[in-house]
Amino acid sequence: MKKLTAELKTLPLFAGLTEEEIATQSDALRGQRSRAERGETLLRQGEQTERCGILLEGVLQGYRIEEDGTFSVVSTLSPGMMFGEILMFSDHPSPVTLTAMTDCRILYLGPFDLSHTHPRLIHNLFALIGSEYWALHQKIRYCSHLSLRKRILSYLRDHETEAKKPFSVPLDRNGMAAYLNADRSALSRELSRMKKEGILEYRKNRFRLL
Amino acid sequence: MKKLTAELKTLPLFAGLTEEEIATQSDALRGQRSRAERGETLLRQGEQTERCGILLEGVLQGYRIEEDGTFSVVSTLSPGMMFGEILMFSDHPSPVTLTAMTDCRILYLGPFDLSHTHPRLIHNLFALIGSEYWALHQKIRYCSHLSLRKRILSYLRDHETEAKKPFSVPLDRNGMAAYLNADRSALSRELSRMKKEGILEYRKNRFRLL
DNA sequence: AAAATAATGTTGCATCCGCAACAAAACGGA
DNA sequence: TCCGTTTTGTTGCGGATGCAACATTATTTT
Repeated sequence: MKKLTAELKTLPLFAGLTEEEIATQSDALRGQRSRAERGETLLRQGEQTERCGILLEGVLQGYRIEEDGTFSVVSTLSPGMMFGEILMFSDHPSPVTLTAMTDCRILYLGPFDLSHTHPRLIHNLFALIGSEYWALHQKIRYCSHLSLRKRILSYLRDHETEAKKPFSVPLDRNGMAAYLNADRSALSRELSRMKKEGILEYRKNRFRLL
Repeated sequence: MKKLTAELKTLPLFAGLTEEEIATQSDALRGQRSRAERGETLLRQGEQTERCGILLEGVLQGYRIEEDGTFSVVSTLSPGMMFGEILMFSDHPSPVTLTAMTDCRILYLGPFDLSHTHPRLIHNLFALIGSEYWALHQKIRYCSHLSLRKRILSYLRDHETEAKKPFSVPLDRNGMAAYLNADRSALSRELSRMKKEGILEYRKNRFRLL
């Protein structure tokens, strides 16, 4: 058990809990480890769920497909982040489909019995929801710009760690276009224009702003 | 006290609690009633907060202004809905500015001590967050359409209560344009085109889809 | 009621960008 | 290495739509 909780200790959800408490809690929450292969779908838009998952390893992507085929990327999850934690207590169906972009390891938790859940864990849960909420707002921020160039720039600037240093983004062109609500070829065109104008450099998903 | 809790009983946050419990809880949470005049700002983007508010009466609007002046409407709150409940446990600053569109009455709660908060109330809190999250996804859904007409239609269809019946939307043209990420005049133009084509009828914020 | 203010509609213009189709490059597996 | 597949880039075209400027209609104020 010690071995199992070792990894959990580093998760934001269990921050501030002792190993003892982590063991008890993850037990009470029916913690269950699972794997997913690249391409596998973990949650489909429209579905409901009573449990949530913590991504231990790998990358997940949340996206939507509208009736008319519109494809839109909504979120990218990296290790430590959760999914389903908001749906769990709500009767809303999932607004997104979650798919593994790489092989993944996941810890499922739930259903939750709040009266036996450690207050600190609940606090952490809220904080994690806050982060997810924040991430959603990022997308909204980027997309609020009417011109594609501005959408791109606001997106890239947020991923820049340090001025003029190269950085990478978690999406390929297709994903980036779907995330920024743009046509892929239009995105490519605008990027190469900006490169020509000396505003940035890039190669694949690695960028540098000048 | 009975008189005060009477109104609270109907709030989603307190659903499933006895009046007794509501009184205790809202007391422990330092419940505090407040008023806001039309135009007043309750929360500014970038601010943090340790308490949340429940809108008892009136209408609030959440919007952002980017550095470059881009104005974007994000949410519209009607009575019973909350604000700040996600920020409260997170160290993220508020992504939006909240302004009263009409005179409002508000109940402020917090800071929260989770170890003394009724599990059912926590559950309700999660459920309310779920709704807010869902609302955000609506906007993302609408805006995922690349053509303005599709954005308009998906927005209107979601507000239609019954097929071919008239309905109203909570935003004026300016707000609607800012919500759907479009230029106001372009929105007006597209609406009148659709009217000409017999797709819909409208007058002010009252619409009918045909 | 008149005047001021705000909300909505209209229109011309320029250009951004969706769309389709193809080219080139990168990648992965046999 | 070679081939098939995927990803990315390029380009022409035309319509959609941002933008500015003004007209028209509501709404509020005095």
